Amino acid sequence: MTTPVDASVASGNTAEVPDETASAPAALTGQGVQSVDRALAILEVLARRGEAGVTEIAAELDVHKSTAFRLMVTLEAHRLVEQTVERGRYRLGVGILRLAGATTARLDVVQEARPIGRQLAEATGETVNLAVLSERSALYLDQIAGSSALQPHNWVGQHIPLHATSNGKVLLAGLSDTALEEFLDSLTTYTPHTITERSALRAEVAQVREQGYALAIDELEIGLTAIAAPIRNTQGDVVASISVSGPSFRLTAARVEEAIRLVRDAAMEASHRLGWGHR
Amino acid sequence: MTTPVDASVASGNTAEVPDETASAPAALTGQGVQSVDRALAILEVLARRGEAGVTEIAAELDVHKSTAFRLMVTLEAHRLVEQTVERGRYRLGVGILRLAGATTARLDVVQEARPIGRQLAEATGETVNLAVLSERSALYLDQIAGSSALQPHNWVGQHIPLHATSNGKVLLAGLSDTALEEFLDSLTTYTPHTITERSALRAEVAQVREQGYALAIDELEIGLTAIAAPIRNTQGDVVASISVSGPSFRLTAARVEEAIRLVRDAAMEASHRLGWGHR
DNA sequence: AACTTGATTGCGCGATACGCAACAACGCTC
DNA sequence: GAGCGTTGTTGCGTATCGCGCAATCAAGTT
Repeated sequence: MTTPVDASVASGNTAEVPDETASAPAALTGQGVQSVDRALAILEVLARRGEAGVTEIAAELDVHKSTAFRLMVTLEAHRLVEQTVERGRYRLGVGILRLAGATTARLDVVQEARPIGRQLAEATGETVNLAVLSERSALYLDQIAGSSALQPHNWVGQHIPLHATSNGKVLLAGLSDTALEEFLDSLTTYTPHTITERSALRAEVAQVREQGYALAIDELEIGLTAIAAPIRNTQGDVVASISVSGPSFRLTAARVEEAIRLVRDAAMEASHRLGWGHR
Repeated sequence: MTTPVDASVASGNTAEVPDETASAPAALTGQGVQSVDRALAILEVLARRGEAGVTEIAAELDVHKSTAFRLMVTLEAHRLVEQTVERGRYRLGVGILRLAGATTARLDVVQEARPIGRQLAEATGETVNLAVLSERSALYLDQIAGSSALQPHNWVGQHIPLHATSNGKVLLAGLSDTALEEFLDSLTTYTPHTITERSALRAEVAQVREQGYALAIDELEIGLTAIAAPIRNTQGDVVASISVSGPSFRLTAARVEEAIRLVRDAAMEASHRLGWGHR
């Protein structure tokens, strides 16, 4: 009775989990090893509440106090939780941070973004690029060619002006206002559509922040259209930008609309893999 | 190459912290709920190795493959681990990062210091770190990347030696003399500039107390310069240390002078927000 | 001091997690 | 390509181990 168990254990599909935990009352997965599942649920409860007592947690997980307590002791032995005072409430401990250090050590924007970029390239049929801010321009780190025969030239390793590309505008939008000002010098004109007025660029950046993506049509090169969205790290900082680009004649208004959705989803997914997305 | 950061600290934290789990075959605590204890041991193994297979882990914990596997499945359901490919090896997952975010969120030091750190990073253009004393080393809680492009090595969650870093020396300076003595063991040499003599370190700590900031040039890593200052709470205790660090070639004598002023101001501001200095 | 709330701890039962062994995908070598 | 070794994955039966119960201790609160 205490356990709404299921005999079927461990089906290999981690496919779903649409909104994960959400604000649902219990955080139990009900999958795998029961006690471990409960222990991990405790961590999630603590993450949500910040601090909680044994009784409180027992109620949330719908288990007996003593059960919750023993799980707590085990978690505490590994320093994943700690109690505020002897015989007091519990909260997350420094052990978590140690684990997190090991996790971030392997987190690399390129590594995480590549498979996502591949899917994006497949879905749109256009070329996907990944860029970061470097010095005073956009540095292209990776590129996945689209399916079309018309191959773009390889931007990887190139420094590209920030004000004339979708990626650049996304990266600018991730800066603070004061930092942004430093980048508003020397707005070179590339085409008649290039944004060269500082005030116009400020407005454009504001709009990018607002809508969460950037568009660049014929701004760097006539006939080149690009859509970009920001990739964020744990702290919410914009660490990179991912874009879809192709010839303007192929990227019609309707296809651009679709691309916007796909690019934003891809960027969101990449951000999640880098740990972004608590609330 | 923005940060000629070191790899030795990144990979192996077995440098010091002699006891605790040690290099013993098993990382098991042997306390509390068995299955949970084992599951958490798995996390620690993964943190140490970065990546491991089921069989490998089973051997390390001295349990059967199937046992290890089921624990894995449970951990995976909570996104604390993930596998590289379908039917592949395992590594730590993003769930850890989410928990870590919640861990630091409850520490008001981080809450108060982050906006200040952000300004500091902007003013200096270098990377800002926030550290506290944990165990017998400096635990890095937060990091704000400088304006230079590539994200420097992420120290968050890492334990860093106290005697070879500016943050560490600030934290040591915050200890009482008696408490300080306990930390003067095993002064590992990292570079020719590392302070390894106990008497020299005592003198250095005294100087840090005197001048209210610490400097570390090439002491942990050749080419790495850092400046740190103490953050105090209401009672005047040193609760954390905030630092600016960057490549030595960029941090010239003049810029270090300026950084010292900025770091001290930032630390002072953070201290005030934590209630220090209310007469 | 009685009362309330909440963290800890023996105890005994039975659900549950474990080890075993077989299975299924690989990646080798020959 | 067949054979073989390795490694992740899954049914099954049993004994272990975790759980719920209830008692106990330690603080506040009235």
